[in-house]
Formats: sequence, structure tokens, C-alpha cells
Amino acid sequence: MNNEQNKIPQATAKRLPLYYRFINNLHLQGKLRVSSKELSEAVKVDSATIRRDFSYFGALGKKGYGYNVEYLLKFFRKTLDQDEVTKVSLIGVGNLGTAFLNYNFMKNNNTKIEMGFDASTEKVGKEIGGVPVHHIDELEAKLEDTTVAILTVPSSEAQNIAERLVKAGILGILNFTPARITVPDHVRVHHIDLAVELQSLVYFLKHYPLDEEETE
Amino acid sequence: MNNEQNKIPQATAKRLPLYYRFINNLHLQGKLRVSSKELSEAVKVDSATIRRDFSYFGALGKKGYGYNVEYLLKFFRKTLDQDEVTKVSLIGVGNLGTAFLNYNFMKNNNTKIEMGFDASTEKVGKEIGGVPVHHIDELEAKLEDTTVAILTVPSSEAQNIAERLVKAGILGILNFTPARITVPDHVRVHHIDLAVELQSLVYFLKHYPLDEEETE
DNA sequence: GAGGGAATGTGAAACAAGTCACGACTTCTT
DNA sequence: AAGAAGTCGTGACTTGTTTCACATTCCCTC
Ligand SMILES: NC(=O)c1ccc[n+]([C@@H]2O[C@H](COP(=O)([O-])OP(=O)(O)OC[C@H]3O[C@@H](n4cnc5c(N)ncnc54)[C@H](O)[C@@H]3O)[C@@H](O)[C@H]2O)c1
Ligand SMILES: NC(=O)c1ccc[n+]([C@@H]2O[C@H](COP(=O)([O-])OP(=O)(O)OC[C@H]3O[C@@H](n4cnc5c(N)ncnc54)[C@H](O)[C@@H]3O)[C@@H](O)[C@H]2O)c1
Repeated sequence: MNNEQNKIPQATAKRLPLYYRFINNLHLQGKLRVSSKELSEAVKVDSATIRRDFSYFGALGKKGYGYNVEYLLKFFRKTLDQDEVTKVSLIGVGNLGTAFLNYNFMKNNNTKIEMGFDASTEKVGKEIGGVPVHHIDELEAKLEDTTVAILTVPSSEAQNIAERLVKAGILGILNFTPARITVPDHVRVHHIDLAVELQSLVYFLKHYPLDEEETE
Repeated sequence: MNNEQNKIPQATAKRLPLYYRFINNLHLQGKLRVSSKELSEAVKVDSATIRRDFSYFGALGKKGYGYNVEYLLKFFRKTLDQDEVTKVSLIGVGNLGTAFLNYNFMKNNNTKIEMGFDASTEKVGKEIGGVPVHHIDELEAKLEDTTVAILTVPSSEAQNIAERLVKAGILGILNFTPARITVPDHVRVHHIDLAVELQSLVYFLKHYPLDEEETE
């Protein structure tokens, strides 16, 4: 499963979904070819970086021509497993959780939130954005074959719930709580700490006032 | 304003708010001292990295002892300007925007969302989480001294609104839309692309199955 | 007030990512 | 059919970040 691909830099891997989305847009617009320069303007990534990123997968383009949009799209669809849907659960149907359920990431995406869990009887039994909300006590019973969880519970609950998720066989957690959770090595956690993002933006504004420099 | 501090690596700067939050927790728990090792376990950052990060600010600790929690807290409070509140506006009071208004990042934070803007008459005039929602037509008139904006409008509106924000004097944008917006060089944009985050987590799970390796 | 133990601060090395710049090849034009 | 223009793929370089490892320093106990 991670054959030749396991030499792809993490930084590159993180950009792949972004590339995919823009290539998809181009395809929908009927564009037939695209250069790294054009793509660069659209996604705000240096064109040399884009060429380098693509080159990890072999020669996807043609010199003097650019990249064939349809070919690129097919290639990334395969590479990003766009054809198999990953089932996701969401724990904590509060402010943030509800927003995610309503959105559900299905635009052009291979992930689907299949169910939510919450402790509050107000939430349990409802359907939000077409997603059923179960009681947290049923976590282990219902989770089954979802391998990814979105964690939007109060931070005091985060570690506790994370442990239950791990026991239930979850392999990846997208953690929106400010708590830094501890999990076994085989589980991957990505933290998205919105308060930190906001604070660090403010810090950069104050201490790195970019005046004619780089945008990012 | 960016005196000695302007040599601090960006990677370090991004971790500062995180450190601050945990040091604050320790202080609330009544802890008097802390070692880089302990801190490392709490924030999941290598202890050498923590020491290196702190060392950019001079010698904050004592060899053989560790760091004095109160001293550290005071130091970071000053460094992160925790005593002056940065005013923030939020554009697009939909699913995500509403969640942010209800939360408002004020836990132990120097940022406050002062007002929201939306195009829908359903939203305008309301107060959500104590924050008044104005009509988008009033953007230029009301913005005044907010320097940071959170962008949670539909992606098709993002570029357009961003341009208006820039004209109105905004310096930093936290962009939650999937659109990559174009702004002048003096404006800083941080993209938080939740769909990409989820997709890239899935990609990592499939292609970098960590079995006894690093957690991240 | 001397010795042991602990943890910092930091050179130096290792690693990772981004950028430059150019040869090679493709397509387009005339 | 040949030359011009365009764009890729990549070796070499640059920049940025993390990690190692240890001499140094400070606390604390006896
Ligand atoms: N809302 C935001 O804008 C925002 C921003 C940054 C971070 N966060 C973080 O995201 C998390 C969720 O925030 P929120 O604003 O949605 O909070 P919230 O209080 O609105 O939602 C939390 C939900 O979790 C449920 N819950 C509580 N204990 C539970 C348990 N043991 N098992 C299952 N469900 C449980 C509650 O019933 C509630 O519905 C928090 O950790 C918060 O710090 C939120
Ligand atoms: N909700 C999520 O979980 C989620 C996840 C990932 C990305 N996003 C992105 O975040 C953005 C917002 O998502 P959402 O789910 O909150 O959408 P939403 O449709 O619920 O909210 C958008 C809000 O913007 C308002 N709006 C529309 N045009 C406007 C204008 N010109 N000026 C001011 N306000 C305007 C609408 O009235 C609405 O209230 C979208 O770009 C979406 O792609 C959302």
C-alpha cells in the first residue's frame, strides 16, 4: 500500500488534496491543459514546488506543453483513492460538531461522516445534516468500520474519549479540542487548534509586519 | 516592535500560543516549576525543541532546576501581548461562523470577535454569542479598528470580500474557505482548509501506516 | 560547604523542504 | 522544415528546522 509512494515528503502529501481540488475545478471548467505556472497562481504554491511535487510520481507532464488536465485528474483520483469513501465518525455534536455535520465534506471528497455521538439527550436521536446522532454510550457498539474520528467534545473529555476511540479500533483522529491527547503509536492524530491559529496570526501581524515581503 | 524578536523562526512563533496555554494551566494548578521534559509530554513537542524555542528569548530557565512557572507565564504574557486585546471581525455567519461566534476564543486569549457580517436578512440585526451581526453592506462603515478578519463566507464570495476587507484596512485574514485568495503583500492570510486537513489525514493513514513509529 | 543529581543552553550534525537555473524536449509559427 | 517560444524535470544549492549530546550550571541534601 505504501510502495514507491513512501518516499513522498510529508509536505508534498499535505498539498495533494489541494492540487486535486483545483485540477478538478479546471476540468469542470473544460480546460484541457495547465502549466505549473498557472496552477501556482491558483493554489499559491511556487511553480517549482509544484513541479517537484508532481515529479515524485514520475513524469506527469510534457516539456514545453504542461500537464494534461484530464490525465492529471485521473492520476490524482487514483492516488488519493477518491473512489473509495472513508467513513468518519464525529464525537461531540456541539457548536463546531453541528457545523461539520451540516457541511459533511462531501463536495469533491472521499470522506463521509457516517454518524455522530453526543452525551446530551437533546442531541441523541436527531439527524443533523442527514447524519444520525447516537448516544456516546453506544460508541463501541456502533462504530464498527469507521476508521477516522473527528473530535469536537469539550477539552476535558478529549483524552477519555480518545482512549475509547482507540480501543474501538480508530486509526486517525482529527482533534479540534485544545487538549493534546496521548495515543498509542499506531494511531495518527492531527491537531487543529483554532485558538492557536488565531493567536499566532495575531502574533505574526505584530512581530513580523510584512510590508513589501512575502505573503505567507 | 519587531526588535530582537525578528530572528525567531516562524516554526517557533507558531508554537508560542500553545506553550502559553499550557504554562497557564500549570500555573492554575499551582505548579511552581516545570522541566522541558514535562512540558514536552504535555504539548507533544520534543523537549530539545522546547529548550531551543525558549532559548531564542534568552535564558529563561535554570540549569539543573527547570523553568519557574510564574516567571515563564509572565514572560509569555508580555511576549504574546496578552494584555492588549486584538479586535476581530467575522464575515459570514453561517454554520461555521455561528460556531465561532458562540465560542469567541476568549478563554485565555487576547482576541475578541467584536462583530459579525452577513448578507442574509435572517442573520442581520441578531446577536449571536453576544456579538452583533451587521449587514455586509455596512462592512466599510463599521469595521473601523478591527485589524483581523475571520472569513467564513461561501468560497465563491471569498475573493470579493477579501478585497473589500483589504480596502477597509484589514491586515490579517483567517480564511476558512477553500478558495485561495489573492491579496496585496502587506496583508497576511492564513488558510485553514478543513476539507484538506481531513483528506490529508486519510491519505497519511493509507499511505504512511505508522505501526511502531512516530506519532507525528 | 562539598558532592551528587538534574536539567538547561547550545554547538554541531542531520534532516527536510523550497528555490534556482538550465538542458531537454514539445509544440507552434511561418 | 527550421527556428522560436514555452515548459517540464531535476541536479545543485539554499534555507529552515529538528535533534543529538554534553559541558555547564544550579539546586539540594547531608
Ligand atoms: N466552537 C468553536 O468555535 C471552537 C473553536 C476552537 C476550539 N473549539 C473546541 O472544540 C470543542 C468543541 O467546541 P464547541 O464549541 O462545539 O463546544 P460545545 O460545548 O458546543 O460542544 C461540545 C459537545 O460535546 C458534547 N459532549 C460533552 N461531553 C461529552 C462526552 N463525554 N461524550 C460525547 N459528547 C460529549 C456536549 O453535549 C456538546 O454537544 C471544544 O474542545 C472547544 O474547545 C471550539
Ligand atoms: N461548515 C463547515 O464545516 C465547513 C468546513 C470546511 C469549509 N467550510 C467553508 O467555510 C465557509 C462557510 O461554510 P458554512 O458551512 O458556514 O457555510 P454557510 O452557507 O452556512 O454560511 C455562509 C454564510 O455566509 C453568508 N454570506 C453569503 N454571501 C455573503 C456575502 N457576500 N457577504 C457576507 N455574508 C455572506 C450566508 O448568508 C451564510 O450565512 C465555506 O466557504 C465553506 O466551504 C465550512
